[in-house]
Amino acid sequence: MATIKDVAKAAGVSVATVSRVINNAENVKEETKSAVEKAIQTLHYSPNGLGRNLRRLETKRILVLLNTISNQFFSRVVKGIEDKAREENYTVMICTTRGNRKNLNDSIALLQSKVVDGAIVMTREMPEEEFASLCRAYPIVCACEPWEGNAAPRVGIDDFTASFDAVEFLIHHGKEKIALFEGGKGSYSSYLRELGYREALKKHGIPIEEALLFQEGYTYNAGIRGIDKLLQQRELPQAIFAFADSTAIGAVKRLSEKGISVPEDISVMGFDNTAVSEMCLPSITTVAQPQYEIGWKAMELLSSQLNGVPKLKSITLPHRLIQRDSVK
Amino acid sequence: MATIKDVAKAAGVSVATVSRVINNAENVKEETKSAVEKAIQTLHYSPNGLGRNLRRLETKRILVLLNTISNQFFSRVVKGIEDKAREENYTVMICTTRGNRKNLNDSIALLQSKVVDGAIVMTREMPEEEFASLCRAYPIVCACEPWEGNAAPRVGIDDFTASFDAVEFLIHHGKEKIALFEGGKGSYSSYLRELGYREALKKHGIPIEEALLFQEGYTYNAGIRGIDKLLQQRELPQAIFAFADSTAIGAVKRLSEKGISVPEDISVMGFDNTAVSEMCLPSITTVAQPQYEIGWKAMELLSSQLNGVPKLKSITLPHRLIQRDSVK
DNA sequence: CACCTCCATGTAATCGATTACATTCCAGCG
DNA sequence: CGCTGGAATGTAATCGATTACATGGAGGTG
Repeated sequence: MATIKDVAKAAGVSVATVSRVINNAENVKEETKSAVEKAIQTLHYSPNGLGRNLRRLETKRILVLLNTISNQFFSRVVKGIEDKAREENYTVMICTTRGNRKNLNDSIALLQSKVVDGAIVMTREMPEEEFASLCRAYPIVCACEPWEGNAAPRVGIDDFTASFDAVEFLIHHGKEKIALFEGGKGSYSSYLRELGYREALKKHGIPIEEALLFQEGYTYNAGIRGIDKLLQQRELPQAIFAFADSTAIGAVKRLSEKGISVPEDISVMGFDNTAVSEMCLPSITTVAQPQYEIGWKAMELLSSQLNGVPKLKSITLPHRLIQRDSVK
Repeated sequence: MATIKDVAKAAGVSVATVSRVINNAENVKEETKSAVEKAIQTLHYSPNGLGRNLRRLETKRILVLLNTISNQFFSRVVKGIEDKAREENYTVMICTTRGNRKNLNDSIALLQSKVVDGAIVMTREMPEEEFASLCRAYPIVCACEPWEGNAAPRVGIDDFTASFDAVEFLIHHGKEKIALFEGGKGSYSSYLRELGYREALKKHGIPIEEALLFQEGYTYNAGIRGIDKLLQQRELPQAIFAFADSTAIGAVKRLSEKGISVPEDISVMGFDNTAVSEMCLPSITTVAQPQYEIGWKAMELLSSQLNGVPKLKSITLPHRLIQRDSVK
């Protein structure tokens, strides 16, 4: 592999000049410049990024931390991040934790070892306090998933209000007995949405039945399991509000297997407005999050943090109800 | 940020000793070792990866190159890659091209600038010849998507035979007029599958109608578009064979909107056996690929290539037909 | 006691770039 | 002709680690 020295020798100049040509600095004679370029060509030289990064103490690379990439929702957020990152000349490196603490540590090591300049975190697999100290040490922005404190700026929707609005929508459609398929105990977004649910019921004087709250997670299978548990109760609710579209779809699927049809026998509401919510039959009424914008804004925040802008505020973006066929 | 020098100073030893402790070399007195460890603790020191990588001329990082992460199929392949990579102490860096040549170049730059040790490529957005020369210069393994030559080892299924088997399956179910929703002109896998289709029809003496071949791509919307085009013809085929599950699902959706029901009026067959193929209604009969294993094997190949094993052979893994409800 | 061995540790070169500072060269001017 | 200034280029320090080689000291042996 050719290095800058080889190029310098081949072109009969010093390494400094080669470097100047590579980074197209001014003050290089046209003649020498082309001589260097020719040497680069013939040697198939490409600057070593490690040397450059070390010298500059910066990599122009950022980390996106996800639980899994198999989630349609995140894929769109990532697209927003990538587009903005490209604009700012950053390379995006996606790493997944798979809910595994060890994997998470490996990813955090990328920050500590300066292999990336900063990170956008969309998962939540460590204690609050530990995360806070990480945020003090490195440029970090959260997207979607909120945290109790505000150690890092966060970009996302107002989960409480989004849920409140959705539940009120169901109530306006005559539903009073509404089951909740939540995201699991670990998720703060899920917790906030539950609060929104409680508030909406309270406002309309509807008593809360704790037996209707299920903590199965944000997955398709969570919907299956939720229905199986629900069917053990003596009476079916009028509606199910699932905190993820895929959970809603799992529920619809299981219900149909049991001969219960949506929305005739029961209404189902999803969350996220992922592509599948439109693809399936019936299509899912859902709460849309501006995924692409969340990603874009998160990257924008991270980028200005990396450029030395001090303390940044979190950004709340608007949610939106999308009416489709699964609620009647 | 503390460096190795700071730690050395704080512990009253040389940088060499600190390095030895970090990399837990033998021949360090227990006493000095703990002194160094204490200094590391108090200074919150973490070794700079750039310095280390530069010195070692290796990063223990590999690149996974995808078109988009929003594809369920790849997500499972990536899981296989990640698990094997972890076993071999590599970090996986996912980058997406979004079908964009500039993005692809940015990713290739990661190889050239030695920011990653090697790459697993699952997309195909450059001319054959260019790719071949890239493979000569860097450790690269292909997964899933095949290339004409064999510049790099490839792990995947036998697309020709898989398609042949699927078509024969349809023929055995009495279908003769079978439309093909293909992956697009750029895709070699799609090309091979078309050949398999032609061969199967030929074997059973069924004439090929070129008007039944549609090149719309591997997406959901491709299924929608395909049906719209198909409905302009005067007669509906007996079956549709889509080269991706999402395309099959798009087709089913559009058909149902037009009042045509699957599988009663027309059968639909998918490809990949992604999670959605089981989730939707009706569930999709499909050709399963061993996605996780493909990823695992690809990483295994790359890893041994990185460890100096010279020329490696491609690996073909078995496909499998999964019967569900969309074919009758 | 002189010498050898081996363990623990230190010194300094090295990886491949960038860049502050030094140097060279030439044109322009009085 | 000699001086000045600025453009073009070179020299060498630097980024933060690893590691070959050097060194010093303790312990063993004849």
